[in-house]
Amino acid sequence: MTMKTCKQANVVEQIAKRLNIAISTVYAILADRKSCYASQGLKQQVKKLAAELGYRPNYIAISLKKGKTGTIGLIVSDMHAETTLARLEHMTKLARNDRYHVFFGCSYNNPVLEEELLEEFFYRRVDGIAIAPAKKGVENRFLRKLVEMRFPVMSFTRVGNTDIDYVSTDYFAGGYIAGEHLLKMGYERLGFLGSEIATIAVEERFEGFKRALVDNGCRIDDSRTLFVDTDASIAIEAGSKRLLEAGVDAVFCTNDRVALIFMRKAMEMGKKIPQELGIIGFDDSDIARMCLIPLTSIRQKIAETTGQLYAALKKKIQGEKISCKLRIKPQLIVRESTKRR
Amino acid sequence: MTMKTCKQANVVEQIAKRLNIAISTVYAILADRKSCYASQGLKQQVKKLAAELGYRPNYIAISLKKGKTGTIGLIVSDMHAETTLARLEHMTKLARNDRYHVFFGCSYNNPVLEEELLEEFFYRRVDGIAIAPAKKGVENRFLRKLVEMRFPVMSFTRVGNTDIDYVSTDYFAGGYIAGEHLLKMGYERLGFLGSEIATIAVEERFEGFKRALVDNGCRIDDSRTLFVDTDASIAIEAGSKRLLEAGVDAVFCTNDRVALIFMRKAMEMGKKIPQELGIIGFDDSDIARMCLIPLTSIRQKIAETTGQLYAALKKKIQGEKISCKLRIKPQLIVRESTKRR
DNA sequence: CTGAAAGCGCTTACAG
DNA sequence: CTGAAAGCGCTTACAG
Repeated sequence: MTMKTCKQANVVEQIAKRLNIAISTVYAILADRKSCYASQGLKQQVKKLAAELGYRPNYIAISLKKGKTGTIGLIVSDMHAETTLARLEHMTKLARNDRYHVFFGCSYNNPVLEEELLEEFFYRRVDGIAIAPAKKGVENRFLRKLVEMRFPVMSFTRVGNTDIDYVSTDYFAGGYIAGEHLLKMGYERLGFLGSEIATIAVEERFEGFKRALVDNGCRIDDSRTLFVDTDASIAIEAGSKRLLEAGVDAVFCTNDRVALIFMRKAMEMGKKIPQELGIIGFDDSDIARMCLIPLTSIRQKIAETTGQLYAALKKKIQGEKISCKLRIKPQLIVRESTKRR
Repeated sequence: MTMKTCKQANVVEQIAKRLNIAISTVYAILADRKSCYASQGLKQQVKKLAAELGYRPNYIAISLKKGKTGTIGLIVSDMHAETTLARLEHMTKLARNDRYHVFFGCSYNNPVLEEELLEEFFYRRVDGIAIAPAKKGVENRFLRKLVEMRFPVMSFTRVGNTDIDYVSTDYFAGGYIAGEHLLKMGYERLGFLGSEIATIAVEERFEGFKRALVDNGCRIDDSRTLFVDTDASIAIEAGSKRLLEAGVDAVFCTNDRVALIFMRKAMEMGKKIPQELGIIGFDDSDIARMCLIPLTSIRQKIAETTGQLYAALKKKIQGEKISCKLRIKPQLIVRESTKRR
């Protein structure tokens, strides 16, 4: 095949002219249309020429005609979240299997940016959107609009006051599992250290955690509950100190990074882990395995959630009128940091 | 604005009809064309109606007409490479600033998949492609073709026998810096532990490392050089053992993950780090800071490389006939694992 | 100063 | 059984 320039305009026209047939006949042959009754010879000639000229249908023209772009928008809320890379990877793979491609965007937990991205993707005519919503609080009106107009959208978490479909990790269950585990290990003065308070996923972890305590006849002391409103390590360190001074003997941290900062601070203050202090994280990231004292953590089943989410999104794109609210339980990974017994 | 369905067809036609003017006039007004001399009143009416009907130009139609899609394809070679997330993040941000959006794909170092992705992106009419090439060895014919036809492509590393433009980390310099540092710290029996041999980026690290030794009157013993042909930790562990048995007192590992596996093995075998054994990694990833003994590493300047790469790609897209082969020196980050002195 | 027309590259009925 | 025509939603010359 010869392609001299970036333009490959009129290839079909050229073929039609050379073979002295109509353009639409060329298209019919190239598309292997059943209702095309051209002779085998002609068909072969057309196909040969097309191959020689390096013909490929113009995807944009097809998109315009069909009203489908074969494109999915993926919006994440945080580049450095443990889940981001995995979700991106699985979405890309699954989509590509069905000849979709994915546009990528990150809202950085900024609702304004999130709304802009949503609009941009929508007006670029993506066929569907998968979104990990930004912090709650500010309502995303455009997201709601998309849901109302039944545009194919799926979320990785539920969204407060919107009837959006989702396939989410069951964060409540995650928190519950964490609380239960710490109690089983014999810890008594349990604490909670959270960042990114405004996130539903974090809120649910906390609720599940509290429930586990209540179900086991304990309750969490307010002085042992701390939500840091930022991701800055300094703030998390300061929070860690306050929790330790409040006399916790075990802490559930919203994610592994927070857990590690807490662990460092605790060791600095002379705490023995796991004997005097238990620590459990969330996400089961690389650092959980690699850090000073291997960290007990809660692992989200990203492959499964993303797979289910994609499946539902695909159905919606294909016009099925489904509704899908799914929660998938995460998994406890026990390591050194909580092995008191 | 009211948008009842996903379709918003004929909005312009509706406006034209209601106001009893020509469709092209509506377009002219909506596009604020200078050569449009409609009355202010009419202009306002049109714009008001458009806003009410929630009109947005169809990006696909514009793409088809203009022959530009406002789209960039990003192909990475390894989802778990330390560079991937950062490159994606910077590309997405930079592109969005210029109203581009990015399609994402990963070749998993598979040349066949890489070629497919390249073709898919090309035939989806992306305006340009940024690629982190897969392992060398198999030549990517389509990539070469793109380069030859002057399609806008930029690579994150140079590519063996192709005249492709790139903005790359200077891996040779990285290797050199690593070797020099270990020597300065007083280590003498230096070794090299590599994975992903077939990659240019790894090869260059090794060459730079060797050069540093030669320049300082040493040389590397073959028994202390090991290329593991896989990413499997078992293989890397086995390799680590062999290197240690060969009597190395310092090792340069191709990346931090390899370095950590090596570190674990060394500690298991009773080596004192950094007194008896120095370890230096590459990438300066999170785990380098968080691990048992903080790891000395070489940090790539991803923001800078991606920025320069994007700038060049943009120029190409805009039709400038530039050529751009750039290498950016990485940076030594000294931590505990090499502090012998 | 406006608006009818051609065209971007396809697909899909629909005449002949 | 083929091919001319209309149309997807825009833009860009070019008549009037």
